[in-house]
Amino acid sequence: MPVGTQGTVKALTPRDLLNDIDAKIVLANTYHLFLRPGHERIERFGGLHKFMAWPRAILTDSGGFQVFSLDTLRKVTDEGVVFRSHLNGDQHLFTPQSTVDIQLALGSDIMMVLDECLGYPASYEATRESADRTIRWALGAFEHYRKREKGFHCALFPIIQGGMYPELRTACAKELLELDAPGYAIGGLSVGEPRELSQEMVAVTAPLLPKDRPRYVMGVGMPEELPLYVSQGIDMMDCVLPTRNARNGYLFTSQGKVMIKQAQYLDDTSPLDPACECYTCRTFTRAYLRHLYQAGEILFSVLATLHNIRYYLDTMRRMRQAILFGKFPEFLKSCQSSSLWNQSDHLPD
RNA sequence: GGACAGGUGGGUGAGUGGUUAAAGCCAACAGACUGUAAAUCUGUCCCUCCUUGCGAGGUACGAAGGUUCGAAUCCUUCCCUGUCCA
Repeated sequence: MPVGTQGTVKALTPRDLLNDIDAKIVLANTYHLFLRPGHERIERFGGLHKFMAWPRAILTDSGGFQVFSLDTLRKVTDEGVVFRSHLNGDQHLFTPQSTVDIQLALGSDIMMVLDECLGYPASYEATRESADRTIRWALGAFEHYRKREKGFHCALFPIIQGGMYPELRTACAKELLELDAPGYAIGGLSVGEPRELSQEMVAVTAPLLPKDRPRYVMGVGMPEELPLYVSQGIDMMDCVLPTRNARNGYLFTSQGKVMIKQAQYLDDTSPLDPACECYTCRTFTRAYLRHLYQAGEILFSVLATLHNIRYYLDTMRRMRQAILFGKFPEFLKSCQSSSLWNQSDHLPD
């Protein structure tokens, strides 16, 4: 899922997302849209889909990630989270119930329960306490949601927490399974821990979740990690890497990473990724992309984001095809044998 | 010909006697980024050497001399640039 926190996937129009990228769903953020422009205003406009002119699905994150990313601006209590707005300092209380209400107002298709996304490292005790709170919040959110869901066509996903402790993950999952939710998320990853740990936590948690419902790992990952997660039964992922890195000149290609500002691309007349069929790769040279980046041109962000998102979604589509044709094991094997997919740092030049 | 103003590292531009190999910005080069406070942030950016250290030498603020314990900073001469006046 491309991340569109503020009701826009940065640098892309919905038309790009639809036509060139064929994204089926994008992610938006409750905390950010609540603060600006305000969920009630969006509701008056007929919901977020209309407001941002996006006809397909929207998943809204609850603001749980902001508990982590804005940790200096918030206070967690049993009742919920008090945020001091990063925009103007106003205080706002987010509760499991209020975040459901906000997401209903936005017209979200998949809502996320408010959770506490803990940083890394965290002690066992702190993690247990935090996970318990997340469970209580999930129960509260679901109770509220079931009272209100009639008339809405939306799903609410709980989020498994438990930090880097397998037994806490397991316990949390077990509790949340009671909710019989339409889908489950694994949260609290990509918060500073080594990659192997995130992968291990997914490996521990994913098998506990119902196979007939979407399983969603929040906030991952690098392209080479996607097949790994899919192989563990993960159906959904979101990550800012393709969009943010695009704007910062880090492009993902079938030949490895391309840091477009490097001098080696000054006179490079080849396409960014010869194996990619996106508009950027079909149309422009690396030299031109580098020029746009160095010149600080807006078009760079557009073309780079277009490509990176397309690269991620193409990766997912290839896996989907492989699964449909019963060839996923072979696909996985080819990923593992390709040097590209061997963990990070040793990508070819 | 005259009067002012000025010449600083790749570019701009601070610095007007010592903690200045010389601020800041830009450019260049490298890196980071994982449910987005990010079109952001970090590092390097004169040369040589090593025991790689808030290390040791060398060279450097138009040029050449001079004053001083010490000069990018003060003095002299010359060269060059800009503006204005003839």
